[in-house]
Amino acid sequence: MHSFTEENYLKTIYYLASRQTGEVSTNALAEMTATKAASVSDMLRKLADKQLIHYKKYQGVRLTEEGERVALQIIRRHRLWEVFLVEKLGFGWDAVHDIAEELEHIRSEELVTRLDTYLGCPQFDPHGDPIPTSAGQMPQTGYQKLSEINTGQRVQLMGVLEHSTEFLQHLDHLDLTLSCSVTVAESNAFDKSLLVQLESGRTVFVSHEVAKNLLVGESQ
Amino acid sequence: MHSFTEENYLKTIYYLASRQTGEVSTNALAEMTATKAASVSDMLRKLADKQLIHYKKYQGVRLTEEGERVALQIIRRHRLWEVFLVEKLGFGWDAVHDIAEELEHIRSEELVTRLDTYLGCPQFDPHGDPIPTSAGQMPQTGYQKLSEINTGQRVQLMGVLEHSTEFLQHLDHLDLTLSCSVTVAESNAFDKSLLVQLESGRTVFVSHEVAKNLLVGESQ
DNA sequence: ATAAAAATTTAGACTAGTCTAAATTTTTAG
DNA sequence: CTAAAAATTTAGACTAGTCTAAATTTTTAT
Repeated sequence: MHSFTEENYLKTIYYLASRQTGEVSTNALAEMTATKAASVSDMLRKLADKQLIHYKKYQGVRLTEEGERVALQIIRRHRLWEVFLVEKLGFGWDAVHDIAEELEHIRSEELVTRLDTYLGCPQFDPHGDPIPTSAGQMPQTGYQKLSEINTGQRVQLMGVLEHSTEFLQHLDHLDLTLSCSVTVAESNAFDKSLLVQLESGRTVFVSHEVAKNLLVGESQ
Repeated sequence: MHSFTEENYLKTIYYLASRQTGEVSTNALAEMTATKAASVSDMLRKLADKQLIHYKKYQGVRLTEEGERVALQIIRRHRLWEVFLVEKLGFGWDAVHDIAEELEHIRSEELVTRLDTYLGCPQFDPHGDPIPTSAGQMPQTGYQKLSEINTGQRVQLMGVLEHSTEFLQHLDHLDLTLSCSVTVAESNAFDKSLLVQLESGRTVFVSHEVAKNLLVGESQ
């Protein structure tokens, strides 16, 4: 088996690789894992020895097939536990990340299988992130960022790209909940901020920073 | 907070102290935690520095009030998770110990509170062990060992003192399930084995080794 | 094209928790 | 009561993961 720490590195490499092209850099990993570049270098050598990553010194890293398999397993566990925490225990979607971060490392295949069944084999977690299949596939979603939607278009809020408590509470505050329909009423050319209309008719102001982190799909 | 390892030592000290009088020995701890006496000595010094145990060299240990508080918290979590695994996920009572051993270290007060509520504030875990209260009290049960029951007496199976998969599967095999009523039909003076009658009328042979590990209460 | 800046790796050290082997203390048996 | 046995602690070493500081490689800007 892999250590808690190794699992976290693999998960983080997967995450960073998914939002860019090419190899993941040592510095990016250091920042995400809140460690120093020197520590990351050490760990990359270890992961490469175990054939979990492709690594050439100074050239960044990329997961091997096995590394990706492990990463997706951890992400699957994380997202299933988040569903449990929100759906069954009644936690808010802004309060589950850190707890799931611990639960994802519990070592039991059987536990994951039973949890999945118990939750009704959910496809998405409480933040709209797709849950990797037990076979190790990451379901693809064709969502766009709200920041890329034209004025006048009506879309449905399907996910978020930022999972911090602060961001999610801000969305709660704006009444922007997952699967709600919104229409882009106005777009401000200067700061790219948006005015969006909710189903209730109420309009809310959405900064570009926020809009960049909202994923939307075709309405209904 | 306390480390995973510290929590395990405190839990183990509590466990050993509860089945004996006086201080817990270094060797006993080494055996229970599957480490060596030298490692235990090191850790005891650390726990004593943190005021979690009373420790005089060569004289064994005893939990401080704070140490007992922490131990009971871990035991509470362990037992609540066991209820979850059996009641909600459908695990057998013989398969949950090791998983709960990991889940008990998840750090979130809120999680424990919500889990407890979700499970209906259970008083006992799937093995009949009482669940410590959120206030840190271990409920007392007046159970006796089946090995101490007189011939002819009818009692109800309330708990087990041994939690290994093998032992629990043996009980399943004998049809001895928690809360079933049994009557001690015969007691063998030579090896202290018992013949007990189940509600179905069927009688099963129970060795002294097994009877010592079964807790029973007044019938019905 | 090359020097400065930025990124990365190496070297050496630290902590938590473990180990073996040796030293010390306590217990026990005669 | 004392010598041997048993239990415990100390000493010194190891691993995983981290750190700082220094060295090296790559990138960038002129």
